[in-house]
Amino acid sequence: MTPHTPVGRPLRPQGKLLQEDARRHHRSLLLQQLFRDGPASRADLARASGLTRVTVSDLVGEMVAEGLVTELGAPEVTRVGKPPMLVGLAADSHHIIGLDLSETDRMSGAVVNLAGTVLARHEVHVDGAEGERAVELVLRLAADLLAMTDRPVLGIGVGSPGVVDTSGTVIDAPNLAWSDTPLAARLAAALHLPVFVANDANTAVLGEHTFGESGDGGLMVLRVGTGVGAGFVLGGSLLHGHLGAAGEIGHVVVDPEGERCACSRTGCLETVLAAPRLRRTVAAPGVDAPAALADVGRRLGEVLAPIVAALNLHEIVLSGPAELLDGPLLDATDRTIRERTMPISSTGLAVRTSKLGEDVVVVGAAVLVLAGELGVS
Amino acid sequence: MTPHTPVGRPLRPQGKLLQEDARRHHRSLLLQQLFRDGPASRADLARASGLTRVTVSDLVGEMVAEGLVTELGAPEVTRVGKPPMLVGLAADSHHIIGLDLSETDRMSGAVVNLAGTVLARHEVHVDGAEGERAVELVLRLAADLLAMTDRPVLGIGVGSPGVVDTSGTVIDAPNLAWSDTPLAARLAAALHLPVFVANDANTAVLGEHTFGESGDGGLMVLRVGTGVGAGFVLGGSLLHGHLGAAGEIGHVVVDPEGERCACSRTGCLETVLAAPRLRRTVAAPGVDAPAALADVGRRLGEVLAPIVAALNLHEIVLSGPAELLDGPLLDATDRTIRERTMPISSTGLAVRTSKLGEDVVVVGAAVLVLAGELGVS
DNA sequence: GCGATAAGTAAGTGCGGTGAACTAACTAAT
DNA sequence: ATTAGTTAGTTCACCGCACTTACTTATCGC
Repeated sequence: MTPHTPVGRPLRPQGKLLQEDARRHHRSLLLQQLFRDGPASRADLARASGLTRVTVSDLVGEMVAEGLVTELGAPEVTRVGKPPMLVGLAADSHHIIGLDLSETDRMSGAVVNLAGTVLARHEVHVDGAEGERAVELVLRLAADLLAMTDRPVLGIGVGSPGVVDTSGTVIDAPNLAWSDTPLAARLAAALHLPVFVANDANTAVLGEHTFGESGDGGLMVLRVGTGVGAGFVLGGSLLHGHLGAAGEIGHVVVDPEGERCACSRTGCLETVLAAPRLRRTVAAPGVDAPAALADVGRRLGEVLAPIVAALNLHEIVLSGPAELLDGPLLDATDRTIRERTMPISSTGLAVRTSKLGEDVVVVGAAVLVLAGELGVS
Repeated sequence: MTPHTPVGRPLRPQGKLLQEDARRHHRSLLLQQLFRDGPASRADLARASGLTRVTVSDLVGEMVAEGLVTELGAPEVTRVGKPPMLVGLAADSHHIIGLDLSETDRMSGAVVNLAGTVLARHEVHVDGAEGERAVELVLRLAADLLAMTDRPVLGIGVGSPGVVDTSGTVIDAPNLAWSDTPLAARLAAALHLPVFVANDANTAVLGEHTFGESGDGGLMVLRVGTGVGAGFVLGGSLLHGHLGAAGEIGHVVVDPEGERCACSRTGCLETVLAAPRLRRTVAAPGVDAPAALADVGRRLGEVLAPIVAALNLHEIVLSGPAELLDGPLLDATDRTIRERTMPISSTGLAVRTSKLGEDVVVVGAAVLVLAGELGVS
């Protein structure tokens, strides 16, 4: 067997590893299998994981006791030997609270089950709340959602605008006037649950990675809304970046002779691609809307081409108003990327719009919890 | 303690974890400590790693027996209590063979010790060798270098041009006429040693990551030679990309009205930035060389800006002919990146040239072995 | 019915860590 | 010189986890 370069695995060891960690890891391994490929017998799980049937039985027993996994009876098809007992993830044994704070006028959230299905929604109006008042609004939204489920709650995931560090502190979010606001800590202290906070584009890419039809290569999700932001899953891990600001491409300059942007720069990507701006563009009298959208798509392609080549991405998913993104814009983006990169970079690439709609962020926030608590995604 | 989003850690569990793995992991943890911060006592190692003194003593004893680590006596400074016995990595207990196949006319290699010091060099001329003959040339180079050390050899690391997959198979390297050439397997079979092969820009970024003065944030190394390529260390891991082609940015179009490129496209980055091309540019009669270099730098900045914003990089290192890269070109690149990205992306960023010179690739190839065999970098 | 085959369980083993208690070697104060 | 206190490193008993071995259970094909 030839040694091979580590993939996804960090180059350096991270910390000490207890037996307890190994057990949790193996639990995750089994859960992941059930999560992705559905019910299986203990023997199936043993074969898939490489663990022995004994160990698998032990772990499964533990998870059945917790209610996370349930026995489902034998499969219809009948073969030689003792018929297996299928076990499967009990999707509604626990619920997750997912919050989406990315919209300007409201904060929305949902109760989500372990299969990523949205079971209930709730929202609060922001009404200009800022700073501490905005934090309290989030607390109330989360508490309201908690009251809407009678199942044990695995945790709370939050997709927040702005730059968020790995401890769940919002470093900077102008719209809500947050800076160095320890949102995860505040929620955890108030609600006594595990809390995970990430940038909304980052939760979106997690949602797409887990519940979209994406493969295992590099994935980029570009969110087009009031602003423009992106999230990346590379080598099986969410990319944070040096200061947690990975994906902040809304203010990359695409046209030095373009419009003045609120950020004081000129011709930022947002000045052509933000949703309100796109709507104005296509509604302008005497404008060939498809051509205008294609023009925006071309500019987007120019920004994405270097990224595609650098990262050798597998998929780019556009998330936002489909009526604007899907069509000439997407086509022009795709075409421009291919025109501007080598076949080796672009042949393995698919560019498409998201099928998850507006739920990507809340569902992705739930994935944050799933990954953090169960090691599943 | 608040849960936090995993960094560098993959979202999903990868495979089963044996106790043996835990022990190797802990060994790496100690080696890493000694590697980075130099000699320490067993008690120091215990404090730094979180392992108990008992475990550390056990592991250190094992490594001392193997010769990897040696006792160095007590430190000069005298404090209360029993004086500690310092232990340190025995840099010359094992050697590593590093190969650099990226130059067009020759293949070069070196014997490197565990501290990354080049102890001996050797090279062979390619003389147009291709395909199988080129493979044999690599075998001979490696064998020659093996004969130059009397220490046990930890492994062989290779920086190859072209696209290399994680198993060390060269998917495509036009210059050497390799396609799907299992280089790592061939070397391993012939020399009975662990072999690691990666793209030369990828080994370069590893070299810079480990032996350059770079921090722990995202690092990009841009190699400017006959061609242009890049490598990335993100979140503590080497980035491979979907098909192993991450970093292949030499043929990103920077100027649709530019020169025709060998790749049949027009205005690729290589048509302005490749070293031979740069030399011609500055030597052209009647040309303002600094201005011309600045112009190239600006174009490079335009390609890098989206990448910087997307990845929130910490450092960009240019590796290649310093007389061309350092100065107007670098300055213009830096300036353009800052003009075209938000402060949040660019303030944490440093753009500089490499101090490791032409050895980056061989030393980086050695890092490939260090990381693979000892879990150290 | 009976052997073959597969699923799942019970008991015992070994490995790799831990904590507690120990020895060794030194400094500092009396 | 004696005593107390501190730090390094080791010995030993124990524990958690996954493994192997050996079994029971349950079905199929004959």
